[in-house]
Order: sequence, then structure tokens, then C-alpha cells
Amino acid sequence: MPNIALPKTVKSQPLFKGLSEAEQDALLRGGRSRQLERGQLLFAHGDPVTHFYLVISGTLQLFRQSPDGHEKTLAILIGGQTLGETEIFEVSKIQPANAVAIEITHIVEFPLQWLLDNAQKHPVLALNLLASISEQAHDAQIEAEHQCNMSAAQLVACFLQRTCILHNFDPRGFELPYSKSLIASRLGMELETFSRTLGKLREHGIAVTGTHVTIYDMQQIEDYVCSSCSIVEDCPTRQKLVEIAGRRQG
Amino acid sequence: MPNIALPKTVKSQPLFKGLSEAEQDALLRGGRSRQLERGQLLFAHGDPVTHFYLVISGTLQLFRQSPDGHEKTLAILIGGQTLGETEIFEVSKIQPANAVAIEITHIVEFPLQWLLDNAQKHPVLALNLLASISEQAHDAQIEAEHQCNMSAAQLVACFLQRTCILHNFDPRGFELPYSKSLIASRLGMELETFSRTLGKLREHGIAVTGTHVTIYDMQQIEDYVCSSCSIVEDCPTRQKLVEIAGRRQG
DNA sequence: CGACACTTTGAAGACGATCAACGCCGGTGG
DNA sequence: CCACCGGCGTTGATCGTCTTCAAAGTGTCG
Repeated sequence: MPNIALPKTVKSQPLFKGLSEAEQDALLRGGRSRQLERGQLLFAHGDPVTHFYLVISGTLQLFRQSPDGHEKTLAILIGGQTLGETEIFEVSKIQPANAVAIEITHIVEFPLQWLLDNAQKHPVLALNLLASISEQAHDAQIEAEHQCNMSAAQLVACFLQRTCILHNFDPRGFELPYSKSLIASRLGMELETFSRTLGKLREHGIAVTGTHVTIYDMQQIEDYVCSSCSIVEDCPTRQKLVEIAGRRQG
Repeated sequence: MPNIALPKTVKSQPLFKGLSEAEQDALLRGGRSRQLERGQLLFAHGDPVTHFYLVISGTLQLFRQSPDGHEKTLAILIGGQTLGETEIFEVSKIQPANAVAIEITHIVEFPLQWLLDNAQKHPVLALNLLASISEQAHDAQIEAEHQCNMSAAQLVACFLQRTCILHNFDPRGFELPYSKSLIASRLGMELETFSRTLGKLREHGIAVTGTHVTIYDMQQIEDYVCSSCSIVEDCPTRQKLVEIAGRRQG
């Protein structure tokens, strides 16, 4: 049983949507709470996949290394996000990346078998699982598209937009939640490129000084970012931005 | 009912694996056979997703256009491959790309609802569907990884390897099955880059003259292609190559 | 033969990676 | 209190790769 209080973000996790409070509690009882120190490895690339993880608080970095020594950050996970559900239907149950804690991080881990069993018992959970996998696949597609078609500046701008939304920051002024090296790695570019790019963004609607970010022209940035992306209609960022803009004005 | 003879490739389609002959026949009866002319559009980017498709013969190009006019080929489908199963669990049932026939192409189309109904009736089909979606997601990941980390030459070499395997060509000599423009677009590079790259591949184990390809040093090419890829352990191409090498020697 | 689609080749340019040097800052130890 | 250090970020110069623009070559089909 988790021996820590689960923040409400867990209960609003899309994976548990549609389940009753009681069901959720019962489910979560199957998990084990763990605390990771800064820099601690949760699992390594190539390890067998044994668990499904739920991040409660803190930050987790997923990264991989290619033979020539290059390191690529595949994802940065924060509280409320999940990890490992995609591997359920994979043939080879091998971790596709390393997972390491960027800071002190609380997670709850569930044995993979437990997830499978419960997916069979709770059709709703099974459906959520599918939706989640499908969504991740979709996101991966979009990300690939972005990496191919967008310039470094567009990638950075897009990242800042999404970060602002994900963390619920005020676009008019917020601090970068991660180190610049980490962000650069996440965006698949060198730290130098990232650094230089930040300066150039001022011409496009985002001002960055040190770790402080101000998105002062949301419309311009959005047009700039989306101008070379071919999947605009269902871009989640765009929708959220519209939403936010509405909320702040209304 | 399909009014054409279905080649045996259809029956060996992974989606129908584990189903009895009778079940397969019953399923396929729900489809409508169609023939597409060279250049004919099957559906356009943004259209509502209405059907699931099975390519019988010919070649289908999936491509998308970004606002700045750039065209990217997402996939080239040949006989035996399927199209549209991924969209089942998607929230927005909108085609993510255009589909056009490169040459005269035979397809069988099934209403999406039909697929859903049958997935509920046949657990095996449902499972196959999931596996298919999961696999496509996995492939997309690998492809994204490739696009990011590999040079044009490596991408081309990798493509030639995979093409050789997919079409069951003899590595020692085969003709390119598609136009160079199409291949370049599929690899996300300009025709000029592709053209120039072909020449340079001779140093790495592949000789190309006109449309004729000779993979004369499979080991060298494989090392060259995989040297900067971080997901080597479960690379399907690598496994198939080993297999083929064994078969030809044994 | 000429029109046209497809491909090749050349030259210039843009972009990001790489290498190198430096600035900034927090911590540690004398 | 200061000196030193290491982690992190910035800035400059250079280089390789791919794109872009332009021109010419190859082939097929009427």
C-alpha cells in the first residue's frame, strides 16, 4: 500500500478516468511507493520491463545512448505522468531507455502482471490503457514530424509553449523548470545551439533572459511554430493555447 | 464480397493470424474490392476515416503537405499491408495523410464499424489489432530515431536493406521498385541529396547504377547503418538480415 | 522529332555541430 | 576571507551536411 498521501493529480490521471473512488483506491493499493534520490537510476536501457510506474512528484529523465556516444533525452516526466504502459503489448519486454531522477522524485510502482490482471478485471482500465498507448503513439508521430520539419528555433519555441501549458505557468513570465542542458538534449540539439537560439526568439514573440521566460506575443509565436508543421488541425498545444487565451480574457 | 481472387499474402497477413480459414473467408466477405488507377486518390488528408484498407497488389503512397508547401511521404504500402487500423482508437477520426496509388493498385476496403464489430466478436482479431497498433507505434519510434541520428547515406543504406528484405529481392542484384523521387521523399530528403548519396554508398558496401542495386558487402553496410542507432537490439532489419544470410549459406 | 518526366551534376548558401575559450556562480578548504 | 574548483552556460570561429537554385543529361512515348 502506498505509504504516502497521493496528491489529487493522481486521481485525475487519464488512466484512472471513469473509475470510482473506491476502485481507484483499491487499484492504487497494489502499488509500492518509492523515493528516488537526485541522480538515482530507476532502470537502465536493456533491463527487463518489470513494472509500470506512476510519477507522484519530482522529475524523471528518460534517455538513451547511441553507440557513438550520443545521448538523447526521450522524455521528461513530471508528477501525474505514467511510464511503462506502452511496453505491455510489446513483444520484447526490454526497457527502451534509461530512467533517472533529475531531482528527488516520488513514484509508485506496480508490477506489470498486476496491471495486466486489473486490465482484464476492469474494462474501463483496459480501455484507458489502449487510449493511452494510442495517444502516446500519436504524440510520437507528431514529435517525429516536428523534429524533421522544424528549425531549432521553432522546436525551442514549441517546447516553451508546451512547457508553459504543462506546468500551468503564466505565459507572461515563468522560470525554466529544468536545466538548459536537459532541455537541449530533450530537443535533440546541442547546448550551444539551444543557447544561441534563445536569443533569436525575441524576434518571434518570446524573450528569454537567464532562466526567465516571457511569451509576450502568443499569436506570433504560434504562427511561427506551426508554419512548417503539417499536422496542425489536431495539435494539442494549439488547442490548449486557444483555451488559455480564452480563459485569461474571459 | 471480394470479386477478385485474394492472393495468399492476404491470408498470411499478421492481422488475420490465428484465425481459421473459414473465419478468414467470412471476415473478408465483409470487404469491397476496388481497383485504383495510377495517380488516383484513395482519400485526402483531413477526410473522415471511414474504412480500413487492405492492399492486395500495387503500391500506395501516404503523404502529407505542410503549410510551406513541403511534401513528405510517410509510407509506401505494397501488397499484403494494411492501412487505417491505427485510427480506430484515435479520438479524431480524421485521415492524417493523403493516400494515392503510385501504379494500378488493388485494395479491399472494410467499413470501420465492421472492423470494430468483428474485433468484439473475435478476440483473436482484437488482439492482433492491438499488436499491430503497438508495432506501428514501435516502428514509428525507430523511424524517428533514425531520422534524427542517421546521415543521409545511412538512411539510404538502411532503406535499401529493408526494401531488399520486404520485397524478397536478392541482395546481389535488384531493381529499385519505386522512382527515386518517391524514395527520396520517403526518406525525408531532397532528390538531389538522394542522387548524390547513391554514389557515395559504394564505399560502404552498396553499388547503385541507374536503378540497379547491388549489396555486395552486407556486413559492412550493416555495421555502417547501425553505428549511430541506439535501438539496435531489436532492430527488425538486422534480424531479418541474419536470417537471410543464414538461409543463403545453409 | 519533340515534349515531358525523371534524374544527374554543379555551385552557392543555410543551418546546426564541433571545438575552444571564457564568464558566472556556489561550494569547499586552507 | 580568499583562492580554487567544478558545473553550467555563453560566445566565437570553423566545418560538414543538406538544401536550394540552376542547368543539362537521359529516357520514353506520342
